[in-house]
Amino acid sequence: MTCADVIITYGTMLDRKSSQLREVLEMHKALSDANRLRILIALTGKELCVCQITELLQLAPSTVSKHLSILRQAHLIEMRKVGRWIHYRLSDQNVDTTAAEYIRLLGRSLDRDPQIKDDRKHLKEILKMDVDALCRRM
Amino acid sequence: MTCADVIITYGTMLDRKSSQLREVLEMHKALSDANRLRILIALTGKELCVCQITELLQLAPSTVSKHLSILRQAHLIEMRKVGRWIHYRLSDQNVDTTAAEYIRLLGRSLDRDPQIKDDRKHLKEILKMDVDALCRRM
DNA sequence: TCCATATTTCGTTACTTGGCGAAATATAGG
DNA sequence: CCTATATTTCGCCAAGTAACGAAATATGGA
Repeated sequence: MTCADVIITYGTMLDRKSSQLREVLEMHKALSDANRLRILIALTGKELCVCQITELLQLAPSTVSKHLSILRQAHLIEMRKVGRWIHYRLSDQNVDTTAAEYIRLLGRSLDRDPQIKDDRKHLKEILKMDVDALCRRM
Repeated sequence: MTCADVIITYGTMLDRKSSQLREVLEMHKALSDANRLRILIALTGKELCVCQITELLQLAPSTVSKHLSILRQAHLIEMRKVGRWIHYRLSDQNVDTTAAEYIRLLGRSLDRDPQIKDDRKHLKEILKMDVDALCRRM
């Protein structure tokens, strides 16, 4: 029961996208893929550009792009242009912390999952690398 | 923001089935189908037997059975034999209220969804009917 | 014991989804 | 205004999923 004390306001998360079964399902579906969860957990507390995420997941850029668009459609992440790159981050990281908080909780509770552990390590390396060089390799 | 004040402990829900990405995904997938959400919402605060659920959803018994087994596998519902019927209910309705609480919240936030509204009305009628007669028609 | 019946399992079919590579799009910077 | 390049869109294939009906599997009660 390591997280039993963690209490989050899931209400707002539901409110924003609720009153329509379709939208709730869209959110749940977005959370139902391993690679999309990996993306969300990687985005906890930081922004990443598409090529950094692509390097982390080791998938084709087109596949990563599709996943990002599904997460965007579900209002779980937001995008922002920075120079020649597009940065993604958890939705409303500052203002409305619900979705971001849920993901953070998820990440913590998956701390011992081998895949997630690997990702954390890999991500540290990626953040040390030059973004320019990283993108050029795609 | 009708539900903004509703705060739920999602942490325990994660704890019980966490530390494995696979199990978290299983839970999210179980929550990603409209008919399964309809079942969960119908079960809020009460037990129902399979034939009552089948009547509510208007699907083949075999299909309903499959949905129930997916929800069971995700630890979202529990079953219990009552006479010649099998009753289903939200997991840990009394003890650990997390999953049940999330579903309750979900139901409230979907209150105005036409499908969910219809279901509530239909369920009221079903509960008035004789279970024996209802099952015999399947 | 055996029958009636409530529920599940199995096999099939139609549809959805995740993956890739190729082509298209957009745009920062020379 | 080009060109290089970051990202997305498109078309395809393989794998997964929801639906059904038919058959199998309990099991309560006569």
